Amino acid sequence: MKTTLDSDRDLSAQIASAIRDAIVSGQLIVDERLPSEAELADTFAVSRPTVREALKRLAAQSLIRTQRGASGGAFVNRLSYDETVGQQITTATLLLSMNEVDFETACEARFALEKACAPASARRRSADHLAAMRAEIHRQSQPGLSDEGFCASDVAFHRALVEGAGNPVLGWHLAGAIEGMQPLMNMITFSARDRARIVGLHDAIANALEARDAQGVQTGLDALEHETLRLAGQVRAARAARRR
Amino acid sequence: MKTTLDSDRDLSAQIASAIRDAIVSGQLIVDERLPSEAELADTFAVSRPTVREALKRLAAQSLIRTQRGASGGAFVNRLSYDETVGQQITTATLLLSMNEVDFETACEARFALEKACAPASARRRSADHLAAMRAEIHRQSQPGLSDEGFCASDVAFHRALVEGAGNPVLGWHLAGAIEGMQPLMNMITFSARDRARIVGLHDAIANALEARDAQGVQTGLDALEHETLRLAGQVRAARAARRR
DNA sequence: AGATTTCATTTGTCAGACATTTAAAACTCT
DNA sequence: AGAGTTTTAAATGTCTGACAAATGAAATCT
Repeated sequence: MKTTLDSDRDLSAQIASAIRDAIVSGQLIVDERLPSEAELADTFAVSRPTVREALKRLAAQSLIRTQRGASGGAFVNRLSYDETVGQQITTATLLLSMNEVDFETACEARFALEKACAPASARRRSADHLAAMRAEIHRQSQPGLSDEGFCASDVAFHRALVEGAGNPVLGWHLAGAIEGMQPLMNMITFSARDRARIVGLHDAIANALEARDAQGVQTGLDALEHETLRLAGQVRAARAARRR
Repeated sequence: MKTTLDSDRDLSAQIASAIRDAIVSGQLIVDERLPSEAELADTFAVSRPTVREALKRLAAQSLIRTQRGASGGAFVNRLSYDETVGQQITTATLLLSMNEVDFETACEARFALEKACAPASARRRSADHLAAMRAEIHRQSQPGLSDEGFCASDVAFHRALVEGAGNPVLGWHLAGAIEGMQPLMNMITFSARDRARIVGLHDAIANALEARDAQGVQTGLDALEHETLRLAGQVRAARAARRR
């Protein structure tokens, strides 16, 4: 873990890097206790506040957790999917919103990744996953549902599809792809006819999944991608017209 | 950005959350300057070190950057793909290594996602991407190459395939999936015959990509996945035999 | 006017102190 | 001796105050 400090870069950043490397390379294993802040300050020859800033950087990435009191300290954290998926979504969301990614690019990525789940989900989806999807379809058919509610249900539907693949790694990657798109999706206002069309496609996908028909699921997702792009195009056209 | 502080959770964590929410929700826009540390300490009624710890948490996620000097301060950072892909890889790597994900699960996810890139890559790959892949194939054929070198070249090959899709969002998601697998791949020792087989499959994939044959690329990736699983099975069998 | 110096602002770092939490050790009473 | 209580020590969380270093802007000088 020891490295020479450059003194030109931020000390806390360098110390965080050194400890992070030790964790990634396996020199520090899960649940192992790091030296106390005072000891770290000694070994790196810096003050305790500087060490603390470094530790907070690591805590922000969920790499460590801290515990107060005797026999407390900083411990290497076992990264969990649930813990990291939030950061994943935050990052994905900001990447899309800050970099002016055109809707087509984001949409292509999102559906391409989701289609990648189709074969595994068709093979392994349980009755529960199917029921969850049917429930969301039912919610989406309610006339009084708000646009945000419709989008949230849409996300839940697709999350259920992905969960059906029974692969936590796949689920983790997809969470960012699907939820990160939500702000972009929220810019769309869905007419009753649009909603009916989408619900119909969701139904077709659920049916294909029930029949364990991977190809059918992918076809449904293709149609859904096409429909989404069409709606986005309408929004853009309306906006251009208003500007004129 | 103002919120009531609970005083039971870490103050710096709460302050970081408040600022993070302000960024995600768009109240703070890219390149906007945050109040100085002293001002933040005032508004949140905490000391400057506490504010600094909060800011370091945000810096660890690349949400802000800081600059010293007059008219310096903390600025909302425009998240770039290059900046965040490193964190993405670190997280993905640790998730796999810390959670004892079985090789099959990780492998399935990785190849499923990569297959998702095949259609776009077949359509849009440039001559440069193809040349990069050919170059890596050539490197992989060198007899003197070390196992790590072989793995690194393998990663570069697949990265080129993904980049060929010309979709930065897709590329960002795939980077974690592919590079995160590297530690698991490094546990495999490749015999000369194994390498020849893999290089042959790489060649087939490159040929399919040259012919813009998406189905051929997917078939090649399927075969590569099968081959990878076979090699991993050998390693596991050898390990079980040694333990006996 | 242009170059130089000074200055104010802001982050980076340090030292020392106190508060709070927590588990283990010491102690007391039955 | 054993169970419950109190004390204590170690660790993080927070605060105060200070100085160093960087940096842009204002003031000054040629």
